[in-house]
Amino acid sequence: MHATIRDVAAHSGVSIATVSRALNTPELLNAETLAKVRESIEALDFMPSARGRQLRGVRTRLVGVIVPTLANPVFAESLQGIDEAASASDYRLMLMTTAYDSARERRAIETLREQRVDGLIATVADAESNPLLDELDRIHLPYVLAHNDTVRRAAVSVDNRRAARDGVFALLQRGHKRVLMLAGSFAESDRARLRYRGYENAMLDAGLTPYAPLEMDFNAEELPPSLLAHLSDPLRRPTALFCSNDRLAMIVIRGLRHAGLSVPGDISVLGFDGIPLGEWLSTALSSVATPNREIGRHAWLRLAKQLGLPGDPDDALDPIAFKLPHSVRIGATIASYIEPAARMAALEPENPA
Amino acid sequence: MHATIRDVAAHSGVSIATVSRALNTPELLNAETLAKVRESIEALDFMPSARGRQLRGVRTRLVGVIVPTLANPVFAESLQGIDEAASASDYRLMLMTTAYDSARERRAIETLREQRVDGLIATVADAESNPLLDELDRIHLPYVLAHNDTVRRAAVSVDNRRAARDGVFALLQRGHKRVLMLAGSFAESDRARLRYRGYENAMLDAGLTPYAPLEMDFNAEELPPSLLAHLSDPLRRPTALFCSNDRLAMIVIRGLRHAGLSVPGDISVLGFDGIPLGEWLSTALSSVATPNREIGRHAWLRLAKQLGLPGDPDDALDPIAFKLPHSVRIGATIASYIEPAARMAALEPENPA
DNA sequence: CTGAAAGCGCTAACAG
DNA sequence: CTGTTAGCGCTTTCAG
Repeated sequence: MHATIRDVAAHSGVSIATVSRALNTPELLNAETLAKVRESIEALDFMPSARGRQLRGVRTRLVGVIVPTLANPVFAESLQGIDEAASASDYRLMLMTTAYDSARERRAIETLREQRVDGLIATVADAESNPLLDELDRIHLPYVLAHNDTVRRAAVSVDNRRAARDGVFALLQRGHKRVLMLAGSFAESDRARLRYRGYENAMLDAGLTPYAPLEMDFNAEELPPSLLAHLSDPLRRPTALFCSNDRLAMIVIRGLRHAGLSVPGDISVLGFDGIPLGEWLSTALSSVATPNREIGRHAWLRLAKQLGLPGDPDDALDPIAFKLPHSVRIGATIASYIEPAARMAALEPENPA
Repeated sequence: MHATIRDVAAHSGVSIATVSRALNTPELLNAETLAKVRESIEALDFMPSARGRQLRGVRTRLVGVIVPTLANPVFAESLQGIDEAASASDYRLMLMTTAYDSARERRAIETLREQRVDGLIATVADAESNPLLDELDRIHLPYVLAHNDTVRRAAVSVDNRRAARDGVFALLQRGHKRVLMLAGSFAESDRARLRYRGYENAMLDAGLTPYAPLEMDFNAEELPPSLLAHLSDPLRRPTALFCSNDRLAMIVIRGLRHAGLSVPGDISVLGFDGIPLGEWLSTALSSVATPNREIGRHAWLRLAKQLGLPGDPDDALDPIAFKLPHSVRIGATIASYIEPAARMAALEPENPA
């Protein structure tokens, strides 16, 4: 099948050691010998096998990457960040997806261990009490979690609670008082739970009573009755909705408009994730933006440090968990709240400046 | 570092051959021996090394995947499709991105060859005359192109020309005659060129004169002057725009609205790619949808066939290039063209039913 | 049913 | 400067 180092040696009439040196330390070779060997390499289409090589050394220069899905742009971006950073250190990625399924997480880790990856970057369903991760600790396989928001393990994420709190605060600052939080499924992600806590914090800090979170189906065409019920009374309905992610926010905006409500005229909407497409909507989506690519990049940097790679000297401090800054992106889906009375007045024909 | 088969053998007092059998052909072992060995495996956290194993056999059960970027949802979806299908056959993915750069393409292929991947799935900048691919042919490394639309090599894609033609035809069917095509950059992709040819075909078939394509910057905040010039005269401007991809379409819609034009009231817009988010816009994006996940899946299936894997018996035929069906998704960004006269009439106060 | 031993492709002493 | 040789972790005859 493939030419081996032995074939090249035979072809050029030298020993395999010389061929190996031609590959790894060409400066140690006689120019003529080197040329001769290189010719044979060309002629035979020889390409040294990383397998054979890695069998000796400890390092494989392979990183395992485990993400739930690539359908979510958040993870695609993050993977992009990992890829860019790891490539720069001449590391290769081995990708596995899990669909948030713990059986698949287990298989992914097994596979990656068999492949002798030097380390792992993973986004898991449950970061806190996770036997799989405990096992990684036990066998000393370096890993870094990405997006998982925990202090118990090496992780890179935003501070989801604070990010959500800041986002909701931006709504409250604009005069909103009745802010409702919508979430996909809390079961799926610890992150959604942390975001709800952030929402609670912001409401309580402002002396307001948080609503219970409203879980809704991600793929529904229509807004769920539970939400519609909330919206029926124009004078008491929420004036702003905080959605636990951008996809949900887009679905909700569409549903609200179908229901005859204007965004942000009648109701403001804030998402979470800051997916790039959101900015390109005709009504730019307001969102708590997370630096996904940076999360990926930093996950790699932390792993690289665990692996003892050179690395930038400027990332000195090394807390176990690593929080990257989020930002609240105010687009066009948020308006300041106007008291109904003032709103009426504004509609009067002659309104004094 | 890691426990090896020898450690396990020593720990359980058997030979390494027996441990190997415990792993691969447990049915050949005495139950007690097997149990003993398994205990040792547990105790030592032993995980067989794919490297050692693959050194002997020919197959690595590794596929290399080369895509330009994951920032484009088209490729993220396609990768998802490859991943799902390859995982099902117990193959692992090794991912490399190239940013459409041919030097990176070269390095990616080298790396993957060194890793002894059994085959390659790639999306390249230039599929027709590509020395890298010629070399793959020469060394008999099985590969399948994904998204590249060529008949010269094994490829899975939609028929970009026909897909574009069908999309434009849908516009013409709705009465549009002045249809302009917008593209990101033709240099970047052979696909964009094929789409323009499809646009030309549709126009010529309808007895209309195609406009020259208008290339525009992808990241601009504002519409380019060249486009604005086209839009200045309400009576002669294009009534529909065909954008070579969805991202462009979203940017354009936003720009049009900023410029005071209504979509689809004043002007219709059609995109290409059918990214899922497009359907969730408040004005659902019309688009020529390509089955990206399926493209990934079929790319794997074709590769699997080249690799001699069992595979579904129902994909009998085997043309080199493989075209998957596209579909024209009519959203809310397309309206039927109304003659200016009729339009005036419709605005009259008393309009007979 | 189990063990001994050869060998997969390569690197790294160690000699020469 | 170059060749010889001993493994790296595993599978696979071939004997027993």
